[in-house]
Amino acid sequence: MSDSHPLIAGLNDKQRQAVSAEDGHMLVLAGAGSGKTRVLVHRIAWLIQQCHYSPFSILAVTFTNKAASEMRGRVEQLLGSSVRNMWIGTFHGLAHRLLRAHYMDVGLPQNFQILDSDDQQRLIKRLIKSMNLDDKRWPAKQAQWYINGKKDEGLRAHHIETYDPNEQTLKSIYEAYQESCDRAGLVDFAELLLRAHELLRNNTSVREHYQRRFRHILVDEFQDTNSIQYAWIRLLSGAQNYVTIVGDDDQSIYGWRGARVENIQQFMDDYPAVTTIRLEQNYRSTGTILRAANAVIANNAERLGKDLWTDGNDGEPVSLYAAFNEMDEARYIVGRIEEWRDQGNALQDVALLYRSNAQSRVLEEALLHARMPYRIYGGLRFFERQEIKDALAYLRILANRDDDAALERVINTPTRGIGNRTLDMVRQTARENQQSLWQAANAMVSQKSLAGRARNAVAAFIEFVENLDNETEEFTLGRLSDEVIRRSGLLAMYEAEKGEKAETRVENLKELVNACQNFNLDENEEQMSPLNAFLAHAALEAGEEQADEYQDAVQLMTLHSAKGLEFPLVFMTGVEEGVFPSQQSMDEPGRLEEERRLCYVGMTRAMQKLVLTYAEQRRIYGQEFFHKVSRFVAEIPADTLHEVRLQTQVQKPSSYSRFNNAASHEAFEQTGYQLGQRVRHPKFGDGTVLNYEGTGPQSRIQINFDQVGSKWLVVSYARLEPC
DNA sequence: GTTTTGTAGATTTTT
DNA sequence: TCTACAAAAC
Repeated sequence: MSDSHPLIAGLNDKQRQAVSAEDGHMLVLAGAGSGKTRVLVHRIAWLIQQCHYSPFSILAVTFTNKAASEMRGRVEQLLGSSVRNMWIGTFHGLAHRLLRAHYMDVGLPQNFQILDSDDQQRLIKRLIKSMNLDDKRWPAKQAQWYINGKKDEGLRAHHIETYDPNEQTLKSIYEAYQESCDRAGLVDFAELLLRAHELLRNNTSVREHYQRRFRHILVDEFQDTNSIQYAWIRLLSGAQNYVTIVGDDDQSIYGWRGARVENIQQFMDDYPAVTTIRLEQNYRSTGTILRAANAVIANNAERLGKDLWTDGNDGEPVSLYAAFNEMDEARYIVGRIEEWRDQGNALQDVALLYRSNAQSRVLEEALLHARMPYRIYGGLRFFERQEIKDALAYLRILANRDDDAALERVINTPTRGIGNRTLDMVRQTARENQQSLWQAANAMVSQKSLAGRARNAVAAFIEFVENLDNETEEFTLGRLSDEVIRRSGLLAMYEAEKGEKAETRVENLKELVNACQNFNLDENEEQMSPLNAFLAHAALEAGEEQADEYQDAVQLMTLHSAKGLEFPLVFMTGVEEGVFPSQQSMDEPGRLEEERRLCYVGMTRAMQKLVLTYAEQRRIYGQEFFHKVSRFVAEIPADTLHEVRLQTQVQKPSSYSRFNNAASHEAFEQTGYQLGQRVRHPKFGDGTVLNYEGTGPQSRIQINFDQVGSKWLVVSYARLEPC
């Protein structure tokens, strides 16, 4: 094969090896910023163009819809032709496709609907109540976690054998939940995977069909696969096809939700003659940033081993700022961003990363104060909004009357006199007769087992749904949704509400009609009804968050959501023991290593400049904490780190000081100490001045010692010296 | 049916 | 400290 082929020109040796490899199983260990997506895309194009595989015979799996659509787009761009018949999508999307195609084989109704995690939680909550369990002792969240965890491991309720009474209860909730879903024709996210797995496992002809079809299977972000996803890939790969997995064990940050890094090792054990290729040349960050990040991740014990390098510049050292408190931290960051902007740089090139969402607030306040536009990732997405879910619930009932989750949601929204008492009676009847709520309600109306007023209300609802269905039979999706939000009274209900929030809700409902109008069926969805396809789309691709993407704004997000992105200037905030690494992960070595990988992910987001910040004092949930600087900072080589100590006097926030007037401040200064100053104590060692109380020789001073934590000392007794 | 009051609980997230 | 959600009062 010639090196001059356009598909491998401009690639480095390793990338070229991966792209042009002979048929076989392959593991690509792709470090951060090593051109992983590029390799994947070129590999697919190579297989099609050079090896003459039909797009039809290729399966590419990703974790997010965004990654999937980007990959398809880039492959098409490279080939200059459409690859519509190539299967490329998320695990869930592909599983869904299998289930739609083989719904009879897996015992699902043709119009089955997808339950998102919000729907799932509501359903579980209701079930717990109906089982007469104490919902304080059995929180729906916990049960949901349990059920999904089991499904991710490939376990049905009947597979679980337990003598732990606690788990027995959870198991019984699992059973009841599954029964309820099956009756209503509902499939949750984990169920998509589990059922598709069972389909392939139990049905030889279906399995062999797909094994014959997919000659090449490529899986992205393999370190994030869980047990069922791995088992899935195993089933799809037979004697005549080849699996390529791409991933980075150092970027595995989703172990807490069932991802198994071990799957990479497992892959090497399970598949014969795996070619391993390491992509270690980094095209993103400066040499200094890479050196710092490499040093941090080197502290993890279980690694496949990889060292990033670059032939680019060293760049500036990593900055470390020790803030006085979280407000000071935010102020410092805003100051640095102003500097950056004044040098003619764009705000959208700046990312503020934090460990937990709660940390964003102080940062937001500071940005707001400085009139600096910002954008937060990780909010509610379009199809997750309350008003949208209400409207979708009506559509779901039109598609499938037995969808209990949808019925519960809207039977009394807007209010139509079907209160909790009535609903409870319907629920009970449904349970007793093993029916759906809709069936039970119908039966109760005709048998007159409901009292007058309630019966009228329920009958009116049933009639409303049936009429709506009859009269909209021929409607397009757009007209149907418009009709639904009007005739259901949803639109009027939100229009009657006051406030900005209600206004956006009305707008969102109209936007939904818009989305319905513009919705086009994919080729593979042609056998589905447009309504079912749209509902599946809404559940599987919750849509973009609402934000003005075009405005030049600072980007705020958690470290987790930063994965896969890159920014010229990155701030990692709250780099403190107890915050990052988080308190909960500190006593378990495995979880601590995951935090370290998260740190590695954060650092490797930075292209030119990386700034770490921490606060000596931080208020969390109304409590003051004196955290030490994160252990990860100590793992960064000193020569790559530049420590910015407090140079100027910080304006002390009034809420922290009992004597915050200028005079007392001045008096304090005369003691010879400054807030934020570093001092040395003969017994306690080094620390930072945090606060003071009183004036004169009896004044006390608060110091956060590196070794022993925060202490109040009387200035005249404490033998402090500056250091 | 709506407003008020009380209380638990508060990493990380995609599908 | 704040928020969300559920029970209690109106």
